[in-house]
Amino acid sequence: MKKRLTISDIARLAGVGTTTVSRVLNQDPKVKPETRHRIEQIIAEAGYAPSPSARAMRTRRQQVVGIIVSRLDSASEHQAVRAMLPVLEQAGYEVLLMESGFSSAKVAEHLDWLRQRQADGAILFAFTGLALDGQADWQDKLVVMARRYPGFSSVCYDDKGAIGLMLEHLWRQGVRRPAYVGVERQDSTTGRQRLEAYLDFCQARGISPGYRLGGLSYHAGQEGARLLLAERPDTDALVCASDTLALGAAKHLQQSGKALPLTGVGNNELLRFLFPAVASVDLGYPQAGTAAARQLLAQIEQGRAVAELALPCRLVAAD
Amino acid sequence: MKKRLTISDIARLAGVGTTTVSRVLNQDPKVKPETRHRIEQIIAEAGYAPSPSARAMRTRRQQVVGIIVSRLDSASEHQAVRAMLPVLEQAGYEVLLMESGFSSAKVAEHLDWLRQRQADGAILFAFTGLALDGQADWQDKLVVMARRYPGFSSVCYDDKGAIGLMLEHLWRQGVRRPAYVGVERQDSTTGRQRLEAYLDFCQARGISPGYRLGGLSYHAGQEGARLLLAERPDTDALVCASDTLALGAAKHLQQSGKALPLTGVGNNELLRFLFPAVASVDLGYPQAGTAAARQLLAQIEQGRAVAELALPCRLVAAD
DNA sequence: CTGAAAGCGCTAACAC
DNA sequence: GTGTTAGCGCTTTCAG
Repeated sequence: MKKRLTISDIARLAGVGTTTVSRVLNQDPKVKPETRHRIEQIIAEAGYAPSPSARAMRTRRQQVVGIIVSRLDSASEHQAVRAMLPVLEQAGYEVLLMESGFSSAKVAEHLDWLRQRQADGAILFAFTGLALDGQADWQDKLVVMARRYPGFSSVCYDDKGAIGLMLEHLWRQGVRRPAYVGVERQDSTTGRQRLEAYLDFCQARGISPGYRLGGLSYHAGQEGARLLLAERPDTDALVCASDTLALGAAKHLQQSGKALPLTGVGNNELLRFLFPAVASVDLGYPQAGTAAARQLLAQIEQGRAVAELALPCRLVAAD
Repeated sequence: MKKRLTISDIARLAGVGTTTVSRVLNQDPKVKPETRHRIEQIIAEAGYAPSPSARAMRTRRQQVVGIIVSRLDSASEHQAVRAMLPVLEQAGYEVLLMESGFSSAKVAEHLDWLRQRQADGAILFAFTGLALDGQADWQDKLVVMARRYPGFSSVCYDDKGAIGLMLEHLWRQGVRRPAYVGVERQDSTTGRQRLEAYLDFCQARGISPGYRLGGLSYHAGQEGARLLLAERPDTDALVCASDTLALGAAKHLQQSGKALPLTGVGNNELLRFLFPAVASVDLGYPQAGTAAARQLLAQIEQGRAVAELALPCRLVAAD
């Protein structure tokens, strides 16, 4: 168990001062290429790596960012996170993943913690009821996903567009009485916006709307589908606000032996396997992740201004 | 934006030396209770928090542990991780979550990275083909999940017991010709061990076995069920090595209109919703997570010896 | 019980 | 271009 090498060990080995080694480490151009090369060689051979703590202590930049997801096992957020990781790590950041469990308090707790650790920035997946009061000091170093918060950067999905896309798709297939299984309006994106898109479409086409709002669970989807079909028997397609709901609705259709076109949003893998006939919309999670990570880096490294980004969605037709 | 407080600010505020404040911070008993109380008061009021980097630099203990999961969105691993987090954080550790994607190379990369950051320990979710060569220096500070590795601590599930439990359960219900949908033998746990449990049971009861091995996917489950029922028509129950396979098998049964008792392993939420008739086994993921986290802490803080833990499983009967 | 002082490994002025 | 030096905020001997 040999002790860890330090910058002065390298300096001694290379016959230079520690400053020069430090300059090489930090890509400072003020080093003769020849010297630099030799030092890099020695660093590699010795397997030396600078101590992050010492560096952080000196520079007051921790090279740490947090990512606060609602749930670690959320398929959609996971897709976005997977896209964020490489760009953040590439830039030399350590990333701390944390889970909010849809709790504003937990978010505040995590944010406080990150502040204490002097983290350089964070990406936060928003959810219904998330409040960002008293977090004004995060304005320059936080990117919020899925919802807009005035003063903060955000990356949003095209909620209205997604439902519009589905409805157009069904319309082209001859559907004239689509019903909608959605989420309560308190939820501004999956809830209100997607519902509005449905209502707008009905209005534009002169259709009388029929919908049910509930939670965001398999059960809610099943129940919504059941009620809707009972009270509106001439419904000729079921549009769901999300793939989770669609999974529940699919179960109801199957159980009751009805065969209607069914659609979701989210491009969920399991839904595609179990019910390949269900069409879905890809909201572009990986792209959103990349965009968010880049935006965060630009803000904390180059002081770029807060920005609200929006991403396009894409239809994933049924088999 | 006032500058961060340091230990000497607190010392000055309290009219003591920095040493005393440090002692309070570190729960050193050599402080008069009265003084300690006053200092704690001041720390709380000032909202002071010691700098982790400075502390780490001085003590060479980073208070950081890594958790390497195979996939962040794996439902089972997620359950274990959720149980680990609180115990690790309680103990003052920062936890870094990373994803291996079932790649040994990626694991080595993460482990190297953690070593460089001088992380205090790690928990690693094992998978088929995982090699831990050249990681001998991790022996005292690594806990491996789901598989045993000589020289390392591990926490394992009761793979054989789980299948045994299911088979006994079915037997009691009159099943006499259960077939088995499993995973290839290269996979030592979900693959070989669970298969062995099936074969042992058949031998003990004098049943002629019938099984199919494949990958660990919905499709594999579906295909396995199809082939098995085709070649062994008198099969009166389908035992699957995992809930993922069971999901696929359930789909096949449904499509082909057959109704057989079906069982999985993993207590998967979606499976329970979509196919409530399917019985499953709870392997005790949260308990495993807690046990692993505790074992790791004991090893790195008290130098406790490497240990191989095993967890009991529990039947989750069908509705 | 408490404090003064010496660093931990690194970077950033400032000299050369 | 390169070296010297002074700390960053904390813990830890070693003296009181």
